[in-house]
Amino acid sequence: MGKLKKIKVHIADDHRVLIDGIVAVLNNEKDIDVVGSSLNGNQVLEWYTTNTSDVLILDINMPDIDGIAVIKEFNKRDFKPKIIILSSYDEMKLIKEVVKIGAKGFLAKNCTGDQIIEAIKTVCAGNHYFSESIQRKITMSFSESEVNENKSLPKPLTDREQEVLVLIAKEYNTREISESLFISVNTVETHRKNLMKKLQVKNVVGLALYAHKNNLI
Amino acid sequence: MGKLKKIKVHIADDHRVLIDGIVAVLNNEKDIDVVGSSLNGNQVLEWYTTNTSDVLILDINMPDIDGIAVIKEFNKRDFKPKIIILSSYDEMKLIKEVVKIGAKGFLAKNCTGDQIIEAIKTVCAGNHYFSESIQRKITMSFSESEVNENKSLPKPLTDREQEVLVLIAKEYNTREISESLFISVNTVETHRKNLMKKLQVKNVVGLALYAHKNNLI
DNA sequence: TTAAAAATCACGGTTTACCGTTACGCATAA
DNA sequence: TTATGCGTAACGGTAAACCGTGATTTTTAA
Repeated sequence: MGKLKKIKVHIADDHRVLIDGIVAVLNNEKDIDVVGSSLNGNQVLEWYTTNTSDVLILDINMPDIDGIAVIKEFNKRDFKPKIIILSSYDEMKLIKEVVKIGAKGFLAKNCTGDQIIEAIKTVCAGNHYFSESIQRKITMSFSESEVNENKSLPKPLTDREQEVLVLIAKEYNTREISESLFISVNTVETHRKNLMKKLQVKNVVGLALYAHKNNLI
Repeated sequence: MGKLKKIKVHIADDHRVLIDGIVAVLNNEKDIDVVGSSLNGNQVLEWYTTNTSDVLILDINMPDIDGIAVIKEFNKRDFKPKIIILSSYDEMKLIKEVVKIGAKGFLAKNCTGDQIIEAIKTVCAGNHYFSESIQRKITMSFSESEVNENKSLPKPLTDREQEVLVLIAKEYNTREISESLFISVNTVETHRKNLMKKLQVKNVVGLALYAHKNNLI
């Protein structure tokens, strides 16, 4: 023993029991050492100001700063660990973005303990790691985006549209929105109309759900 | 050793890594034995047709049959283990219902491994177990409901109301809902009205968000 | 069996959402 | 310079949501 340096891992997830669990799983691995953990995004960033690790296992949904924002913040810094995203089912649509901004691995939360270990060793060796189910999703989403460049292309929302969208999702009606933003009712209706067209939804319900799913509220 | 019978535990959660984690945590406990696990509600019910355990750690959100429904099903059967609910933040409003239908414990997913062990031993001894944060929620909701019997008490939704709610959250309008459920438009409007009153929201946006936050869609 | 809860429906009235279309000033990129 | 995108605004019409109230039947639980 003691021949190789152990892989240092930091775990960030707002569910402590999950952290404890992963720690317990990794404790059986001689090559891996859990050197820290965080319950939210701020803790992660703070921890890395005075510490380092080889690998960061990162949850996407966290109370304050979400996983995506954490990665983006790392990208501005000198030091960035190899990042493995730990996600639940419904966040899989984020795979692309997450890979694009620099995550090295992606694990669904329904993975096994062994897969975590494998993922850690893989990314630490400089490779990418994606669980099977994820890999399927990726190839699917790629083929989709090639076939369907125009339809499913999400025209980006303008700043103003986002503001209106958020207020709609806060159960504001048109008049209330117009008063909040100091614009006319007609303008708000135009924005709402354009939002529905861009996001391809039938009514405010669709808008609200979009806002919620995309963490705009 | 070997003086006492070990406590047999079954764990049900759709995130396998969480199961693996809890198993790893519990493996350090000599008095506790994890005898089975399930990734969804159906697996739980099936497992218990041919097996038993002292304690069942049960997630609320599962793909097919949710935790609530699992408990209700147990209530119709001969055998029921002591049930500890494992929930995330936003499901805490379900505490009351869950306790009423017979859960013995309630753990937030941000609890520690030690708390899980404590919870298992407590409910196994015939007592109830609630983590601190949960206990606060309970006392809060009780005091609220005493002061304010009509306003903040979350009256449970009826089956029909849930059906309507789901369709609203799928961007159906009233006519479409009435045709889907083979009832009159007036009835749908009544249900929607009652939903808004019960959930204390201003419009369909609030309903849709409630549905989404509670994984009804 | 009896009371309570749930599901059904009606109706008139008010407000809001939704739709299509047009248009103007402004900034910025081709 | 011209085209494009954005934010703003208007208008007339239709559809749908929202509100209050009351009432009947069916189902469920005490």
